[in-house]
Amino acid sequence: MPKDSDQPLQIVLSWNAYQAACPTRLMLNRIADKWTVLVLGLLETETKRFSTLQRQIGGISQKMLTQTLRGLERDGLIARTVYPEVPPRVEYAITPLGKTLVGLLAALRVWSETHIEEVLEAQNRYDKAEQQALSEETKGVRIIRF
Amino acid sequence: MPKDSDQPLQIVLSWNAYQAACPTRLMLNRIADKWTVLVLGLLETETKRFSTLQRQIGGISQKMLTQTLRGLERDGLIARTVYPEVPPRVEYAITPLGKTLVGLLAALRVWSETHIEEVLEAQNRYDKAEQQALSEETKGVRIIRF
DNA sequence: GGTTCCTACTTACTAAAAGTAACTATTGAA
DNA sequence: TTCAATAGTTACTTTTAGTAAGTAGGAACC
Repeated sequence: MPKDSDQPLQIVLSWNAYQAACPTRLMLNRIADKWTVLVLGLLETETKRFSTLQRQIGGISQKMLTQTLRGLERDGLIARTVYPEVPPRVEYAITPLGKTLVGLLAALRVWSETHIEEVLEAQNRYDKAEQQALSEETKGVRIIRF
Repeated sequence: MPKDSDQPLQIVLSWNAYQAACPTRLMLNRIADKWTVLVLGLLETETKRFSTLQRQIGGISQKMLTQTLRGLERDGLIARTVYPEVPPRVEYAITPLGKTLVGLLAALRVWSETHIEEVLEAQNRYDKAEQQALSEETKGVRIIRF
């Protein structure tokens, strides 16, 4: 049963992401994140350097990679090791906690890759219908959505 | 094998979220979203009205709920049905495509709820270490991260 | 017959986050 | 002396999220 260390006596029966103040809400925000999914996916099997990660994740900027890695480190999902060499070498490794999550995130990636065509078709249908509704409207027909 | 309907001849061997231009990247952004996780979780078993969803998701604004629902409808993950009554009634139902995703998202929610304490402890450790590093710095000790 | 209530939204505005591009530090090698 | 390499920062712009108030069409109340 979770406890709360803040001042006012507050008994938390269980964590629930549907509660606005619940810290799991913030957590969802962090783990359900595009860059997190991609970074953790790469660290699943082996430790990697900053530059390697950046090369393997198409289109991530240094700033966003740094930010994502810092967040994951803070949450205890990855570990950062600095080798004081020149040029510098920094290695990122997944932690045991991170390993409990990486499978779920990989499943999301796979879902995206396997269902993307269905989704794109749905988007086309939706956009076409919306377009038609708009052109009807310009012809003087008033469309009410509810 | 996926095909691309855009003008320049382009052969896509397979979708890959690590490619910057891949549409699965956008998809990850959509499904890996706090509100999406919570909304789809509620629609898993039964259709719900707008106001019911808003009541059950603590802290979501009308604007964000509308936005999330529109996105999910466009992607073909939920279906919107309007009953032209007064006061208006609009029902949201999960689609077969949505059902293939909802389990994965529920797993994320459960992960957050079961591992949140471990994460909070890791954050405390990280923040304490950072605080110490900062106070050392003000004492005149230069800290170099790499 | 004016006011209030109901639902499911919009719209205008502000704050926060994401993205872009250029800059930094260190030092070994050309 | 300038360049290259790594792993970042920093300043700035754009996009997105969040807040709060307004809208529409009646139905019921006073």
